[in-house]
Amino acid sequence: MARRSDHTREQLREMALSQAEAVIARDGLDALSMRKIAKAIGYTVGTLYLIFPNQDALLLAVNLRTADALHGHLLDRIAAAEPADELRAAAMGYIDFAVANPHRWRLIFELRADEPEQAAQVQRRVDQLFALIESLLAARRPALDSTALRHHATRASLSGVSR
Amino acid sequence: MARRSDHTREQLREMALSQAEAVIARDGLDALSMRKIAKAIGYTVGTLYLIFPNQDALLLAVNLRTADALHGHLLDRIAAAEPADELRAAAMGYIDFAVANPHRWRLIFELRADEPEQAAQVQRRVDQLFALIESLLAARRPALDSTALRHHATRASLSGVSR
DNA sequence: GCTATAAACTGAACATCGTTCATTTATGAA
DNA sequence: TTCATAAATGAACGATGTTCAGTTTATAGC
Repeated sequence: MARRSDHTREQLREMALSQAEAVIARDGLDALSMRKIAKAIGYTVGTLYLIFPNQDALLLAVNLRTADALHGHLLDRIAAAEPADELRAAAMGYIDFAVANPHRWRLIFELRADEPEQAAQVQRRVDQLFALIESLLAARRPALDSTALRHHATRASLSGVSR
Repeated sequence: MARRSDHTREQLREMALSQAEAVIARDGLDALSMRKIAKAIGYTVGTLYLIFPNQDALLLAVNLRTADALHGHLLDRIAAAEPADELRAAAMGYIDFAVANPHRWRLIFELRADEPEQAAQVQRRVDQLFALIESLLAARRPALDSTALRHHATRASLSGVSR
């Protein structure tokens, strides 16, 4: 075994994603390039391809982080709300996250995950978000206790998310 | 004045847009390039730039045609429906147009119109679609006769369109 | 300490892209 | 026929994603 760099693979990955996010957040997706990311983290293009198979995989990773950030944001908003206002707080949190992060938000809809494994990772985030809303709905509307029904109600009211 | 080609500017424009639509419909936006369009219509890249200032302008024109096609599609569906079912027919028409033309449909959300004049052209189509739904709503719910109220109801029920 | 090995990293090369513009070609007018 | 001008070309530019032969470096075994 031989190491050369000051950074592990995982650190490199983190640095690359972090820089990519920064560029996208500031100047949008069109301003991003593999070379720019590489330079920003002090490496060369080739190195990026030791970590990500291609640019789409990197962008997908950015999207997963965005989804996780949204989830965390919603949890914070819900925790800060009165019980009666949790659903509203979640809805508002959803909207103002999108407004506060327009470029990263757009990327979610611009990028399609073709690889099955990637699609599964995306699906996991979507399910997580749905589950969050479902739990709020269940608390407010015990009548919807039938799981299937609640499932449908949630998806109907948030159908925009999956578009 | 001197002419060289077999085609007028307007014909060239029509041919270019038509080929662009075909490529996008078949293989998606990523498969499209200015050179490919040019070759498909029997001209060179340079000629395209005599007609469109840049690729975005061409894609915007494609979007306008897609919007017009959707509008026509909705009119057909509404005309074929019983009066009591017009609203439902419009909703279904909206959905199955998107399903039947996935690539062209996606392009509508992927492309943003920055130039004021382009944005205005887009806005005209959006208004046209809203007006169509509003007319159906007005027929079914005369109680919403107050223009402002109907306006809001329409936009609320179709808010996904403008996203 | 020395050397062989394998991982880490580089960066030139390739094909393709959008865009520009000097040059060439065809045509209507004189 | 000649000339002016519109129409059309296509080479050139800079930038992109991606590849991979080659170089550098840390370590394991001696």
